[in-house]
Amino acid sequence: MTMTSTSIELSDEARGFLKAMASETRQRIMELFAGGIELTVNEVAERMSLAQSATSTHLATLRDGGVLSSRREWKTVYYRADSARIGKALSDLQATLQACCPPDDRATGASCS
Amino acid sequence: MTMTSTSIELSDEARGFLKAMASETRQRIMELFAGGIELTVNEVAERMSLAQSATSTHLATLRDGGVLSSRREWKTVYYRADSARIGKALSDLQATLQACCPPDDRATGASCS
DNA sequence: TCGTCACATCCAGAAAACACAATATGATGG
DNA sequence: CCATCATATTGTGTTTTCTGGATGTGACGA
Repeated sequence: MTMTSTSIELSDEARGFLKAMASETRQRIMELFAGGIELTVNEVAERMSLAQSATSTHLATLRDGGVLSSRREWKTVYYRADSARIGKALSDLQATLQACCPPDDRATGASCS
Repeated sequence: MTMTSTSIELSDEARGFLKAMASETRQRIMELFAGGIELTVNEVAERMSLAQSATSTHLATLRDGGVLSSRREWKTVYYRADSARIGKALSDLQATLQACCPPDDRATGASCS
């Protein structure tokens, strides 16, 4: 079995995810995508009371961070949650932090650095 | 069974965690705490080549975000990873995102909003 | 070809985060 | 009481992020 050697350092996926989800505005944007629905830029802009340009930027940030994926259909672009990449980022985060910090407690001596 | 009604909104724990871990500097600080070790403010400042004041602020942010806990022993304050709260934040994140975005795929119709 | 639609990008200005030096706090030792 | 140690807080300048208006792009419809 290839160990993948769970590193102390966060994976790029995890870093991108954290950066994308750190903004409260983007967290609320993500709530709009509940249920796996697809939304266009203008729909998000309207529901968030945000300018179209700001919305486009936020959605791009979320896509770059692996939280959303986009699909273009003629004129309009549909965004939706990218559950596969979200899951990957979360499990990376979990694995790294658990490797880093004792899964159980009281200094088991299992240093990993 | 009490459903705890996994909400679409992120819990405060999850929000705090995201905010605290969004900074690349703080991500690298966390690597220093690998293995559950305890570190003082000055130790972190030295290893990170950061000013004492900046370090103190970062550690406070991490503590407020539930990522670190602190213990005062006379003059010095020892910080270390708070694995319990980290685990809580991560499982909250996971639960919310999975409730939000289909764990499997293709619009199961299981809307949750 | 011209106008429009949906989105992306560019360009300010406003707001927030970051870093350092300096100062404050709070407890200990002489 | 004074000096010191470890940390917290304040003040200031710098860099980054956020936002809206304006403009650019590509594809359609008349």
